[in-house]
Amino acid sequence: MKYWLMKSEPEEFSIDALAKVGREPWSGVRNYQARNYMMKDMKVGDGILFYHSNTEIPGVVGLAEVVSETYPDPSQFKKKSDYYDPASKPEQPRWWLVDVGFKRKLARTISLDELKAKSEQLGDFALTQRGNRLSVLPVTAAQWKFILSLE
DNA sequence: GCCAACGTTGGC
DNA sequence: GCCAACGTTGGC
Repeated sequence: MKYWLMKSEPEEFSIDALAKVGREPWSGVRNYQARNYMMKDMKVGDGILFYHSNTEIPGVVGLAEVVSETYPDPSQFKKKSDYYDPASKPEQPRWWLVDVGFKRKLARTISLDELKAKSEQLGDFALTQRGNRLSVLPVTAAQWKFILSLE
């Protein structure tokens, strides 16, 4: 079992929105590295730290899990979609995703500031590395455990 | 295959 | 809303 951190702008799709719908196809990722994690490395049952970005207090706000195998992101073929990719062909889709299922909200937000302050305990962590913009990134079992111990 | 221009992400 | 970081695109 692996662990991940997935970012979402709460104005677009918040942890509360996920709680309401239960599960959600993680569509719209248009970055190859993030896609590769979803396409190649994620397995049903993997743990997800749900992270709010582009908001007053960016940070980890909840837990989710991978609830589907990888499959082509339907939005890439929809002309009206913001995520439409004219270069992607149905017989060879470019963008893949998984469905994300709600587990629970954290008792409090574990902020980016706080995670930065604990960088010594966290070790190598893509989230807090300079200039990082990846929206899907791996978390080690030790990091997962440590972050949840802060709750 | 280099690299300038451009677009996007996301913290602040 | 600004802007640094950085991925992508396209001309050459």
